[in-house]
Amino acid sequence: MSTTRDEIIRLAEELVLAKGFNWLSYSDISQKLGIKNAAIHYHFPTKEDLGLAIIERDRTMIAELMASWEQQHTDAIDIISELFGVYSSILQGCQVCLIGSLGTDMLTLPDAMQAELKKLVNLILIWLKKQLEKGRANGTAVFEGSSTTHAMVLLTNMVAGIQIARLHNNTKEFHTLTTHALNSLRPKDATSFPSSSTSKSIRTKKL
Amino acid sequence: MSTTRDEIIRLAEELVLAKGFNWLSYSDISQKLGIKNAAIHYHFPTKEDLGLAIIERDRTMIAELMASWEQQHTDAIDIISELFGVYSSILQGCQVCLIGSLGTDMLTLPDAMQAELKKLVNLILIWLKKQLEKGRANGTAVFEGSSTTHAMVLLTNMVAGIQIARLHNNTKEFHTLTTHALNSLRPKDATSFPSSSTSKSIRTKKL
DNA sequence: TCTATTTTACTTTTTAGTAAGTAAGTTATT
DNA sequence: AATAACTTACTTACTAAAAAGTAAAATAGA
Repeated sequence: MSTTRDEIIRLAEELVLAKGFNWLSYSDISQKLGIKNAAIHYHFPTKEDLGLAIIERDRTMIAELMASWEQQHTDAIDIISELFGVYSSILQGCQVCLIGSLGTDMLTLPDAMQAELKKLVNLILIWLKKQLEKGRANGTAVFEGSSTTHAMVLLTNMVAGIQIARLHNNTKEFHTLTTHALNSLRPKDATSFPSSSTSKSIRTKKL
Repeated sequence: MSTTRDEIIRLAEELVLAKGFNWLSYSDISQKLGIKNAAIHYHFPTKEDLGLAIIERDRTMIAELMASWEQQHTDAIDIISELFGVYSSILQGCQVCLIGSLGTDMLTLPDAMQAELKKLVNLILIWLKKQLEKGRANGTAVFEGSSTTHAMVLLTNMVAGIQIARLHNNTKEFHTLTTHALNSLRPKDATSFPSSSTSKSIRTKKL
């Protein structure tokens, strides 16, 4: 139906990822979209409404991607690598992820937005945990400690990795970090459990 | 000398860590300090001046702490653990670290602030790298890959770990994460490879 | 026509920043 | 020692711009 509504959310998210929710203004959006300020208020009476829509959109999109990745891959590293790829392309656009962006401003956000953000974080954490456990079960991932903790490790690598790499204006830094994270998950011996897919050798680009 | 100036920086940093630089306002500070808005402008003509003072203060304090830790410890894990402790106490105050806070808003910051922030990040990264290398040399730390990459791993654990743990209002989550990070650095008892993944030596309860 | 969508024109609040003034203290000159 | 000149550390009282939000009128599509 209303393409304006979708355009508003899309652009608003873009701006939030680039500059943060508190910097985002209705004027920013309306100018770039060639509409009036009040048109945004028609679709999203308050900024909170807009914020909620952004998080929900993000969650929906990520959930869809995750589901499709699970169908395409059996190797845990391949699956997790897809998520890293999403983060990598966000970084290409000189943005950070929604979790990092809103996480910083958390205390200034309305309760409903905080709750939505938690849901997004948990979606990713639980999904990562699941992939790690599946990988451990089918021999495509090796790690020490609990899957919950390791999921946190991977998430923090992404969330802060993207922030620091953007600061350094160095996408390679992020790539090195995620490659390292994946490599430490990789089963070391060639004599490990036979899996459906032959895992690639350790591809250490450059350190 | 001027205690007002120091109080302004101190409180401003507190507010930045809690709510972000763009949310911070002169009124916030002046009200809480019982002074007038213009008094802050006297010490810091522009918000950029204030922002720079905050980062510089942070960098000075961290650098001093780091130097003292290096004198107190020889074990790499003990030294790095001290830095984790600083982050842990920031989390106790329901704050995030300056890197995460300003990192998110990076594109909205004046160039000089971006440059100062980079210096802060590099100070920590280089220090971590140094401790890792010393640890590897004196046998108190074991890790795969380059020290540069591993320093990034530790930093991202801290920066995003504090953000996510605050979101979950769960300091234990941060503690578990950092404990895991330290444990994976710990040299395994000389008896080479344990064949089962259920070997002891992973302590997840207390530092 | 009826309804969804958008604009015009506005309000209120808050923002960073400024100009002018002042009281108290410091320094320099005699 | 006395006083004039100057500095420090503020306050009072403002400005201009931008923020989110609103009410009502106009427009467009079914």
